[in-house]
Amino acid sequence: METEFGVEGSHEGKFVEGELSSSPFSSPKQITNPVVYKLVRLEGDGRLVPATDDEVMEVQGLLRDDTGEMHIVPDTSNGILCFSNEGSSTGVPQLERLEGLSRTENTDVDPEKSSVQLEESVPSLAQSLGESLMGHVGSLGECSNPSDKQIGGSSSSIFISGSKPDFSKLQGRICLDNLSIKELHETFRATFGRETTVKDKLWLKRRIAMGLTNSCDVSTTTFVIEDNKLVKNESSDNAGDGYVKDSVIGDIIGDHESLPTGHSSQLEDRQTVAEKKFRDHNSEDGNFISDEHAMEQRANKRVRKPTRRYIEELSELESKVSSTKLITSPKSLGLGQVSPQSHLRSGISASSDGRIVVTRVDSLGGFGIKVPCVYRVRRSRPRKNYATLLKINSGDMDAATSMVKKTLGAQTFVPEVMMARSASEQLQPQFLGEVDREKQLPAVTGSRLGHNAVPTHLDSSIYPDKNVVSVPTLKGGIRRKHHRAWTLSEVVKLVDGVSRYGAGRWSEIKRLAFASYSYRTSVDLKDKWRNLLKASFAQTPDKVTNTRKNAASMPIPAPILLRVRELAEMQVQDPPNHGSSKVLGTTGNSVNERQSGYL
DNA sequence: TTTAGGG
DNA sequence: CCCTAAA
Repeated sequence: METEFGVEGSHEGKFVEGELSSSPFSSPKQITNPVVYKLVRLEGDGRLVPATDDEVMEVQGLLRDDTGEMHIVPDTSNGILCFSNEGSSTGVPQLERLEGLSRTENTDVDPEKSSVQLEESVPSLAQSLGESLMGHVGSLGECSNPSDKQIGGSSSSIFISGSKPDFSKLQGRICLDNLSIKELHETFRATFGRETTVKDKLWLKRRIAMGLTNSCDVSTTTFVIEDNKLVKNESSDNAGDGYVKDSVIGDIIGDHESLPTGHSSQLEDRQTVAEKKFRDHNSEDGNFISDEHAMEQRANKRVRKPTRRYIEELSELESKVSSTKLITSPKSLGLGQVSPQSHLRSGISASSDGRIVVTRVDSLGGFGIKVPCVYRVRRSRPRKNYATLLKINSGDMDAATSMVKKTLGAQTFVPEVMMARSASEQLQPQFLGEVDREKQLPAVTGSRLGHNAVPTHLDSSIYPDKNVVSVPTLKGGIRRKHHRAWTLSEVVKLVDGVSRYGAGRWSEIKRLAFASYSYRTSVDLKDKWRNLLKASFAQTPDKVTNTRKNAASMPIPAPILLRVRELAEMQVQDPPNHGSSKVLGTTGNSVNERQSGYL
């Protein structure tokens, strides 16, 4: 049985979801006092039961805090976790770790491994539940109403609900109909562990009834609850047939949004899922009045997600900034809003589908926003019309910069779950870059680099991280030039790949020999090979004539070029016989002679 | 999607 | 390196 965790924060009886869930919609607030959580597990049948000691301990372990800013003290006697973050500079607890928590121990150890484990271990049911959970808790997923999702089955979930309910309010038979608003409020608090300011009696009663019965199916008109069951006087609820017990949990956790303009106090009015679900399915009765309506209005107002592109760009910028080399590019300095300081922290966690997601918290526009980021990965080919998107941008503004600026300006960011590929693949180039950089020189013999009239910084392409430049196009558009100088080892790999798989099998070579170089496409390989060919044939005929035109751009050792030429001749003579086999004749011998002779 | 070739 | 036919 798998377990998913959710968190609902309560601070002194009030919601503090802004801090606790790291919602992108919430402005960061300082937590100065310890926050107490109660862990509860959601049973498959919808009951909430206190977490066991082991579960508490487990959650504590999962919430381990790297920064030392949070102190998590378990009270194993009754499923309580106490958080305190004294000294935290951000006020945003590291609850991001809750994303994708499962019983996998090494959530943050080996990304690939745990990815697999998660993939395997999360059953579909728990997964769909987890999606809504993590979507809210982690502020990563869609905030859409998962009303079409179902829960049930056997998956159990652990929640941290910040309730210290006065259960005495809930003893015995409860007749909600007889209660005053105030009493209803108390009962509400006892039931949900939080306060409400909603004054609509019917609303309160329904919500409480739902809470106490763990069911959405409370569309009765009288509310008498006994033994966690609704005593129905009139079962007028065929309306209940329309909806299953939907993902109450997921929404309980975090179906909230504090819009940038929102007042934090309003957050208290946020409905729990059950509430919302209920309302959604009963809106026709028109019993929900202004208060609720207003809330719904707010809830419906959503901000747009940042595009993948945005996230990638941001990540690239950040990787520049945070790289140890600290190449102080004027471009990155021009970023303004995305200053290095805005980077608060980052971490790797698992998304609902078991993939590893790198997240970090950025204070964009003054809000604590967790932005999933992918370090220099491009999952597919570059967007073709990317240039047109940046048309507006001024001449010397870096494409990424302008993108970020525009995005920020429009306040259009909502995180989007990002899947990263194997982390090793992403990181490797950087490490390899370190190794290769020693001999790194522009290796493009026939390169026409200079003719673009892009000033010096283009020539500094020796530094791979600075190679993202935009080049004005003839038509006035902006073309992105992703120049990454070929290193010697890359060239060798390429030559090797060609000799092994044959020229033309670029995808094969890319896949097999260049698996770790995510930034070299098969087309790149082909182009490079073409250049190598040109170079080799230009050079070999007479060795001395080739008094290097420019030493900087001709780093390819002669032996390699020779080998290129041989390979080229080989390919020409015995290409993988397409149709009828041709007379091979003497070619084989000559090849062997050359091979032995030159190498 | 991949290859090949032009720009 | 980009773009685009063509396969």
